[in-house]
This record gives sequence, C-alpha cells and structure tokens, in this order.
Amino acid sequence: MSSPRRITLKDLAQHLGVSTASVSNAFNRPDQLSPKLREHILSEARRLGYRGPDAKARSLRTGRSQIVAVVLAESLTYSLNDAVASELLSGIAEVLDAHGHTLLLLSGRQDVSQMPGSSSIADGFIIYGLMPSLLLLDELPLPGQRPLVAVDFDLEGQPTVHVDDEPACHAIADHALATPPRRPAVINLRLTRHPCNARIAPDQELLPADRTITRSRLAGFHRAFAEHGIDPATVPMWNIEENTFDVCAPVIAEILDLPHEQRPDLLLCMSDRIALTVVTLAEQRGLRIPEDLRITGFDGIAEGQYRSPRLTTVRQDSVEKGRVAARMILGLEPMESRRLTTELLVGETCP
Amino acid sequence: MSSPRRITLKDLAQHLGVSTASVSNAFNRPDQLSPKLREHILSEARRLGYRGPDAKARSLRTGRSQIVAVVLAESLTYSLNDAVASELLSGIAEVLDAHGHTLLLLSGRQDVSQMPGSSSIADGFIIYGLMPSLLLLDELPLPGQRPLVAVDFDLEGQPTVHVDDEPACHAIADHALATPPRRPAVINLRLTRHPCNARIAPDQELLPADRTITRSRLAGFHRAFAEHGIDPATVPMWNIEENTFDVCAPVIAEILDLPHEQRPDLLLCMSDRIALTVVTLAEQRGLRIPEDLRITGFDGIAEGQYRSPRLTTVRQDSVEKGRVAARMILGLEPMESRRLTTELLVGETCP
DNA sequence: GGAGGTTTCTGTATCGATTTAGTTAGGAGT
DNA sequence: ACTCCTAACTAAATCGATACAGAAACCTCC
Repeated sequence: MSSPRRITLKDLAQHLGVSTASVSNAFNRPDQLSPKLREHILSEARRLGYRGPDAKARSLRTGRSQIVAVVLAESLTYSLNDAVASELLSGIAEVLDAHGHTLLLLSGRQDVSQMPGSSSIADGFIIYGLMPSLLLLDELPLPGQRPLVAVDFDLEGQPTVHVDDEPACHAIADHALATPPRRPAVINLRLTRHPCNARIAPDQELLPADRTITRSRLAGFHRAFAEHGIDPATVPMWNIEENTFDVCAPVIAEILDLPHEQRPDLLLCMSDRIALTVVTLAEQRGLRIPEDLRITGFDGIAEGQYRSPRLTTVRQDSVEKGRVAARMILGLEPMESRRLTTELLVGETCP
Repeated sequence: MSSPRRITLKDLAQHLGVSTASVSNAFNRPDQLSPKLREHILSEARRLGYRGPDAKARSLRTGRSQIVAVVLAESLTYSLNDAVASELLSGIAEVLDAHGHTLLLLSGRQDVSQMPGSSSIADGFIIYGLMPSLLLLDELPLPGQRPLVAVDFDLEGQPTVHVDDEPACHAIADHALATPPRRPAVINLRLTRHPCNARIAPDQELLPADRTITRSRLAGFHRAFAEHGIDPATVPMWNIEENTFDVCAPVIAEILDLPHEQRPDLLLCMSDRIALTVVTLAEQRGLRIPEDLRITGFDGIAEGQYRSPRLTTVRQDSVEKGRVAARMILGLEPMESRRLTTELLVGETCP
C-alpha cells in the first residue's frame, strides 16, 4: 500500500528535483532561498506528509537538542508530590517553554553512574538536591562540556542557585526568640548523605555535614541562639530523612510525646512540610498553638498560608529559583552562583 | 591545554588500535568480544574520559532514543500542582525508569502544531487530557509511525486508558440518591473544548461535548437520576474551567450564595478538588455537612481522605493509569484501549 | 592434516539531517 | 561589452555512532 518507510528530507528533495540543502533551508533559514521556492517546498512537504526535519539527525549534526535535563535527587514520585520541587519545575518549564526548549526529567537514583545513557542528549543539566552518590563532578556520566547548574546544593566549582539560607534562618530564629523559649529545638532535614531519621547530637554531626545548604541554615539558627544567650550546643536537634508526612510523623510524635518537662516549646523546622506535620500532630494532642508550642517553618508553601493557624515561615521563591537556573542553562544569564532573597512571613504559629 | 574537542568512539578506537565496531560492542554487546579486550577498552575509555556512546548519534543510528514524551494538555504549572496529574506522571515515570527510559515533558500549548520539533525525538507519546486544538490525529506534528496512547480522552482510533467512568458515576450517584435530595446539582469539569466557567443548561450542551470522558460520567449520573425518578433535565449544572481552587471558588460561591430555597442540597462534583473547595466554602458559610449539604467528589486524592470531613468519592488509581499507558508505549502490554476499575469510597460528606 | 565450526575482530555502509565552500544566473554600473 | 556584485541554489563533507557481512584466528575431531 503506502511507502513502508518514513519520508525523509532527501526523498523530498529528490521528489522536488532540488538539493537537500534547499529543503533544509526552507525549514531553517528562509533568507537563504527565494520565497517562491520555499513556499513550493513547504507545501509539497505538507502534501507528502513530511513532518519536518528529524530531531535525532538534526541534533547530531548541530550538536544541540533543545532539551534540558533536570536531575532530581529524590524519586520522581516524591518530587512530584513535593510543593517546593513542583514549583521549581514550574519555573524551569516556564523559561524553557518560552524559548522552545523541552524538559527531560531524570529521577534520582541511588547511584548517579547508572543514569540512562539517553540523558547525554541534553544541552544542559539542572541538578536539584543532594545526590547521595555524587561526590565529585567527574562521576557524572554526562558530557563534560555541557552547562550544568546545581540548585539547593553545592557541587565543586559549579554554579549554584539557592537562597540566602544563613541570614534567612537567622532572621526567623531571631524573631522566634523574641519571646524567649524555655526549651527550643530544631528539626532538621537531610543533613548528610547518610540516612538518619532520629535525634542527633547537636554539635557532633555538624561538621561533616556535606549538605552545605542545611549547614548554612543551621549556622543561621545558631548565630541567633548565641545572640540571645543560648548555647547552641544545648539545643536538641532531630533529623528527618524525607520531607513527607509519613516519614516526618514518627519523629515528630516522639518529640511531642516527651514528658512535659522535656518537651520543647519552640520548634524551628527546616521545611513547611515538617512544620505543618507538627501543627497537625500537636493539635491531635490538644496542645495550644502558639501558647504551648510555637512553630516555624521554611519555604512558604501555599498550604502553610491557607491552613489555619497560618504558619510563621521564611518564604523562598522556588519558581524563581527554577527560572534563574533555566536562564543560566540557556545562556540568558551569566553562569554565576546566585542567592535569591527571602522574606520572613510572620503567621500565627509563632507571632 | 587539554583537547579542544570531546573524545569520540572513533578517537578511542584509533588510540587503542582496534576497530570502532569493537569499541561499540564493548559498550553494547559484551558477548561479541573477549572479556579481556572488553575490559581493556572500558578501562582505557575511563582513563581518557570517554563517557560512553553519544546519545544523539546512537539514537539516529538505532532509531530509538529511550525517551517517551508525555504531552500534557494543561500548562505544566497546573499539571505539576494537580494531584491527579502528578500521580499519573509518577506511574509513568516508575515504569519508564524500571526499563531504562526517560521522560520528556511537553507542556500543553494552545496550538498543538507549535510543539517544539525536538519532541519528535521520542520513541512514543502519551497524551493526557483534551488538547484544545487537537481535532484530528494528523494535526499532530509527530512522526506517524510512533506509538501513541491517549489518557483520559478519546482520540480517533488510538488506544486510550481511562476508568469505567459511566458505571463509577452511576454508583456514586446511586449511593447519594439513597437519601433523596430535594435539589440535586452537578458541578462539571471541562465539558467541551471551549472555555466555560458558569452555569449551563443541562441538556443542551450535552451533545456537542467532545470531552467524551466527561460525557460518560454525566451519563452515569443521569442514569441514576432516572432510576430514582428524577428527570435529569431538571438538575442544574455548572461548569468549571480549570480544576484549581482559584478557578472553582467563584462558581461555587455563586451556588452556595443562592437563596435558601434554590440552593442545592446535594452536589455531585466531577473532581475531588472541586468537592474540597465546596467543603471549604460551605464551612465558611456555616453550612453543616452532610445535614445541610451533601457532597461527592471524583478521583480519591489523598487530601480528600485525610481532611475532615472525609470525602465521599470514587477512587481511581491514577498511578496505575500511568503505569498502563507507559507499559503500552514500551510494548510490554498490547496497545488496546483499557478501562481500569474504580472503587466507591463512602466518607462523611455523603454517608 | 584438513574439514568444519566457533569465536573474535574489522571494514564500511548507513541513519537523516546541516553547513561550508562553491557554482550559476541575473543585474547593475561604467 | 565587460567587469563586478549579489542572490539563489547545489555538491559533498560531516556529525558519532551501529550493524552487517565477511576475514582471521583458534579449536575440535576424525
């Protein structure tokens, strides 16, 4: 019946009696041929069902694919359900879209070296979050020449996008400590590359923290503690392994179920998700917020601002983080590490 | 200083004094050469910083890219924040990941013909939701030979994945009507390709509904109405344009603010997002649920089951929908339209 | 020792475009 | 009429791999 093979640019050129160069130019460089011929080629292409130059061949020849890969440290399932990651992706997609690029999603794997080979098709890479196995850039099975930007973690000499973590955390802790707590505590997120979902000794684990972003945030808290006459080493700290309700809940339950005289009355949380889980579990236990327990978050996700009581938190613009990263990859902005500013949102959980 | 150009398979072969075929085989077909040579090639490749065969060239030659494109009808920003779409993506990603494929995300555009050319790189396509401009398959600027599956809408003779919409909606309506309402009403979602965010005449708009999935759901409702002695034509119907709080809210407010004697006492909603918005706005107005107002949803998203009052709804397994679609594309499952089963969840909003 | 069968390796055509350098034709200027 | 310039078009090299057909080497067995 019909041709067994897909029609190619060459077939079309032969059929029209013109060179392949002209057909190519008809699609890519209108200035290189007469409008008349161009129109003729284009209409004949349509008639024969030629859908335009093949992306695979084109990208091989030109070296560019118009595809940007986003490597997410966590699993895709997690990332798609996380408000902050979703916002980041929105921001990235917005910019890529506006410039005719598309987004290749690579889910986090325990071992970076097992990344699918097809990922090397991308023109650039945005890496989000700490890759457990990523110690050195050389381990990345990516073509070394492509632009790469890391979001929310530091990677060798690569450009990074994050927020002013230290000042932001100093500010919110400073605000929280204005009403002096008797027993402050910190609930931490992903401190090191090693899994840990429990209480940790405050000072001891701090130095080897390879999650530099979390280290900066803790530094902000600690500076505020010191300024308010609290020895940071005396502030208890818990670590949460994954930023989800299910993983948070047991650790938080453990904290809230401490004997009354040991239970913290101020909880500085590393994320809104954690803080919201604290709110939920505290309410279940009949604790009054903020009278019995004051809570702060980090991120400024929508849910925290809709729900009652409204969360006291630091708003970071994750959509903008995505935009910036994408613009760097596309070369619309210099590839230099950037820190976006944040905003202190004083809600009802810690007035 | 170092080589200006990236090292290629050919360079490596020359350097080693073997053929390019052997190097290629070392990476792709271990059985085709001696373990000794293979090891030698691989280690030398590592030493010289060769990161493996270039994906662009490989995909041109083999015709496959290990990339599956997901085309989302709505904007990416919307899709990433929608629980159902996120679940679908998780399911797709899960299967693709397990089989070494990656996911190319194409955000919805008003005009399908403007899809970026790079999309033609994909081995297959999953289309989710009604594309406003997509009337005929030929309009898709995709290589015709590639597998394509549509999720949650019907497209010509293409295979489709959705759930048993009609029976599911019949079941939940039948349950809701067990307590006979005085004034039932339906809140609809995306009925036609034309935007509409307001009340609509019940019968008139039904026939041209090109959103076949919504039409099936309505048919289920109507069958139940008829069985319970209610003339479907007398049931008022509202249409929601986008499944988000902000877009729902004004329409729902309009419904709830109707004079008491006109206000519905049973609202059958096409999605949990709509139903949850009804709950929120009804509570703000001091309406008692389910005494003053009974509400049903559709989807079975997590939020609806966590929040109080628990939603009465139909649970559909969107993750599984994604898995099925992905398995079809990968050829792990026959390319035949499938309807997944659903489950009636009786919660507190309509006991 | 030679026929026959494996295993291992190589030479080269090919995938489908883009692009450079170059040819041809037509027009302008003197 | 001749040179020179520009516009329109083309021939062929190239991008970086894969895979086929076939050569070479190595066994095995009568």
